[in-house]
Amino acid sequence: MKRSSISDIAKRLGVSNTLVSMVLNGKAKENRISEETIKRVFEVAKELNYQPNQLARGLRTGKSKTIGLIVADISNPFFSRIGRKIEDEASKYGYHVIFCSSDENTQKTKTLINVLNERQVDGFIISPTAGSQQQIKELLDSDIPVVLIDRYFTELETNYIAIDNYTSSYKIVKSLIVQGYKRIGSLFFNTDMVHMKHRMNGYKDACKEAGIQLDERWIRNVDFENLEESIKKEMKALISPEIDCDSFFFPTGELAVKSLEGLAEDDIHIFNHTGISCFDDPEAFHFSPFPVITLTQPINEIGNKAIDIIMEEIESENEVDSPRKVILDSHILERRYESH
Amino acid sequence: MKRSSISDIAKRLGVSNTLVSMVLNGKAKENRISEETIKRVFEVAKELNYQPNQLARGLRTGKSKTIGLIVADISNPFFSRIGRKIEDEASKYGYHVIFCSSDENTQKTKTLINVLNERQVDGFIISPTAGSQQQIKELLDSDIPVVLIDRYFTELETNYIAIDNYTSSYKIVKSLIVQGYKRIGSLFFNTDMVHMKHRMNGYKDACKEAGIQLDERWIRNVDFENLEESIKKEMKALISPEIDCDSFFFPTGELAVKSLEGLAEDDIHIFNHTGISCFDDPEAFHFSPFPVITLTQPINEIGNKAIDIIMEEIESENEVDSPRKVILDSHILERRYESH
DNA sequence: TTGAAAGCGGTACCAG
DNA sequence: CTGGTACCGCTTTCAA
Repeated sequence: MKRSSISDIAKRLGVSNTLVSMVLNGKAKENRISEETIKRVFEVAKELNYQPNQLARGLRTGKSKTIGLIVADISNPFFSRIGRKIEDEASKYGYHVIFCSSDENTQKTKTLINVLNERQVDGFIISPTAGSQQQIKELLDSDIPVVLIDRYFTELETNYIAIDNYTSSYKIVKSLIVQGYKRIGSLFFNTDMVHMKHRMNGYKDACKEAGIQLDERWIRNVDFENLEESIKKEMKALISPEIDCDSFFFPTGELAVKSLEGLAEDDIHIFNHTGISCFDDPEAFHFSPFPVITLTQPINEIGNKAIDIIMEEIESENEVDSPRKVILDSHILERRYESH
Repeated sequence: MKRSSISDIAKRLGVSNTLVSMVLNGKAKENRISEETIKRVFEVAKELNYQPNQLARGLRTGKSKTIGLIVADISNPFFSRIGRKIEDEASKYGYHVIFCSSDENTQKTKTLINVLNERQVDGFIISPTAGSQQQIKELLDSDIPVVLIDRYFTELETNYIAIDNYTSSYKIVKSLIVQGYKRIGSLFFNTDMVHMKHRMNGYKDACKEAGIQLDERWIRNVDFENLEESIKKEMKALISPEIDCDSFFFPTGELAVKSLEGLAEDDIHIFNHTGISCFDDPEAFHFSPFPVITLTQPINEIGNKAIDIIMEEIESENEVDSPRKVILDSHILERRYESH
């Protein structure tokens, strides 16, 4: 069955394309088209199984009804869950989402922004990577709606949605300390993004304020490239007799999971009395035999807000007022699965 | 900075749109355009920051360079990992992916197929839902490339990629039995999809062949709606004194995780000697204190093959030969995290 | 070597 | 109540 177009319907009925277009777009009433004609248009449209061509419509109207989502990695549960929420919310507005993974790579982010632009997306939701503020700035300058999620740039006046990373991280580490841990090792991504810095500062301050003398060797950096290897190396340092940490703070769930898995691969297993804590609430710890302090983020709210803001901007003709900066709450969770 | 078009470039140079288009599409050589002109076109294109409008191009060429991916739920790790692979592979061909979640809902699937069609996607990769074979059939009839993943319809001649569900399930249950379990409870989604049936048959046959007298009460069905509640109810039946299962087989990782989490919510925790087994290899069991038998599926291969096949069909002009039916290997994994 | 013109499928504007 | 016409930005003959 070949695709039919508006003019197929028009020809069949001996009317103009204009009329058919108006009827199909619900503008029949305001143009006072006869009931009879309206009915016949719909009949023929159904009969020919008419489906509007969104490319054509988009070309004409300048709206693709598509939003571009760029995250570090869509297979990371944190992002895929946000992605799902965004998908659902966007669809309420008749929008669809193109998902892209940047792998925290600046060059890739640049390319992705470009190709999404070529596809005329009506807005961007981005979890930005270090070094990409120039790209983001160009987007802003071109007046296309942008919302950043999870991270943002302090130097850039943009919409963003995030949690209070400093406080969250402070709370997590504080909880560890309350439980009696005194030598808290940590792994950070080697990046300039402020969310990482904030998470690090929260960790440091929680230690300091508890009177814990921070040992610089407790703080290790890992690279995005060769992540697994890098993690293994640093974790082994942290548990070595010289450093001998009794607990860990991980600024992302991914780091936490990969760290413990990395050790397990080399048959190094965590002791039940080792303190583990991290951002996010990775599924991997839902049946953990050892206690883990996690931080649940308001995934649904992030997705919700992101679409709210982006839609507001897309649908408002006039220039955007001041950017919306949203900081959401996060919650500490103490996990431990007790099997018998 | 306003978007510039081909004609902006053409005007600036005092040449025709045709020429600019040809140069920009690398067809300069075959049309013997002068080096000088080529150079200037590129210069001006860069200067004006030209970005081709893919909607316009798509409208003209009939190719949107987009593929539609429909899965049950993109936030399910099994699907998000496949999605990521598909994204990566597609991008090698200059294609992008619109992700959609069907929630295993027939009506929603129908709608999604429609809107993706309106967006002129060049191909579909679908993990189909029960009751949607009519839709799939219509897609096939309209000669648009389709690849099914994870599941398929026996009555439909389509491309598909899946694993051998019967054998996989048989192997899993067999492993449980070898470990001495004798009363194996199970939870199945209440669906007509063959993959579920195959998984059920593998389970049944493994029991039978081991001389285990199957108790019909061991086999419970859960609904997609009210999944969590439904699971809780059935799990409680399975562990009740009357039925008293000593182990479980779950045909998906999601079911396994939700089952144990559901019980834990009501403070019912699994015994270390309870046998747990499931399809997929959910992260939730990576630090499980109790032993779990899981089944790793070849995620990357599934994504790879899906794109291979879809691209082959998209790029070949002529009618498709016979559908490609791919069955991939899966692997049993015995997990248990030993903490001290 | 290059250009003119048509057309992909819609929508918008202006007439009648 | 309805139609004509231009045009969104690009590709594709065909002609020069």
